Amino acid sequence: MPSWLLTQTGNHAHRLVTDEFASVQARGYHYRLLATLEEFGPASQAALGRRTEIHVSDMVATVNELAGRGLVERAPDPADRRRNIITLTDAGTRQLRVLEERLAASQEALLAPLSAEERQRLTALLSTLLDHHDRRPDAADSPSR
Amino acid sequence: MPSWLLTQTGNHAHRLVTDEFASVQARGYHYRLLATLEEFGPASQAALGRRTEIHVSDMVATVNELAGRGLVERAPDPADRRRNIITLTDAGTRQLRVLEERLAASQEALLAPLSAEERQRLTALLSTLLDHHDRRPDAADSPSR
DNA sequence: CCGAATCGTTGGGTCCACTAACGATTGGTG
DNA sequence: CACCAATCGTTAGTGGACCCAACGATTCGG
Repeated sequence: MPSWLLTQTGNHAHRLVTDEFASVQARGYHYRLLATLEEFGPASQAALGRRTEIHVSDMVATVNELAGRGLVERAPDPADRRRNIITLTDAGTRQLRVLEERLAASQEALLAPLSAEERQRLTALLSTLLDHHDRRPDAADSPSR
Repeated sequence: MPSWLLTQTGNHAHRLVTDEFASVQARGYHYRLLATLEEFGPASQAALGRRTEIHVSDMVATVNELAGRGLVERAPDPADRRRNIITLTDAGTRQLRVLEERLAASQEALLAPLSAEERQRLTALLSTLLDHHDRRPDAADSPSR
């Protein structure tokens, strides 16, 4: 029963990652947000929500937490006063490096029993699945715009 | 980043399964418990907790829910009055059949983009991972007993 | 100009995993 | 036998990740 296997291994993966992150008082959302900020640069919360797939209402809390620790800065956008522009600080960048280390560590722990080749195959298969399910939400012919 | 892929696909899998189960007012724990009862027969809650890896405190709620709907029976063990013996009822067996159907359906949805061969490979890889991580909790040389 | 859309925010709710504490019962050891 | 340790079931509460509905403020398009 593959979906059982998937949810279970997904669970293990999740636990490993979560534990590693917890050891530096972080959680998944923090990493996702910091990483996205570094990759794409400052952006509004809504834009970040779309890119990270973090729900906009959770984004509020996440930004609160990170801003409270000085890892990001939240500033109103002068060009559009509805928006807050979130910027990665230097401390945020340093924290991101730490989280990346942790992530790599849990990766290693997770995939320990697999050869390099097997890891690649697994990654490829999972990518296929993800691609498929990420595309699905869009219907083909919506007359929007 | 494989652990990202795993948690994400695990997520999709989880959502698909959860939604299917929800359509018959069930959730993962219900299926796990019912399936385990059918496979191993009646058992105490603690024993079921060990087999299903459902935390003993969640087991209480799960059994409450299932017993409330007549899908299992909870009876005190005459041989050990600390224990409750949980038994699968006929209605429980029927419900299990329904859940199995739902599970198969979400399975199909999940693995749609994969060929039969690929599915097998994925299953094999995930099994390897699960095996490894299920074994780990035990140390090798504990001098107990 | 006015209605529609977007943005941030608040406050909820679900599922799954887990922790801490407790009374009741049982078993083993001194 | 008495007593302590372990087990069983239960209650109550935590936390992460995901998601929904509604609101005021602002901006945009016709």
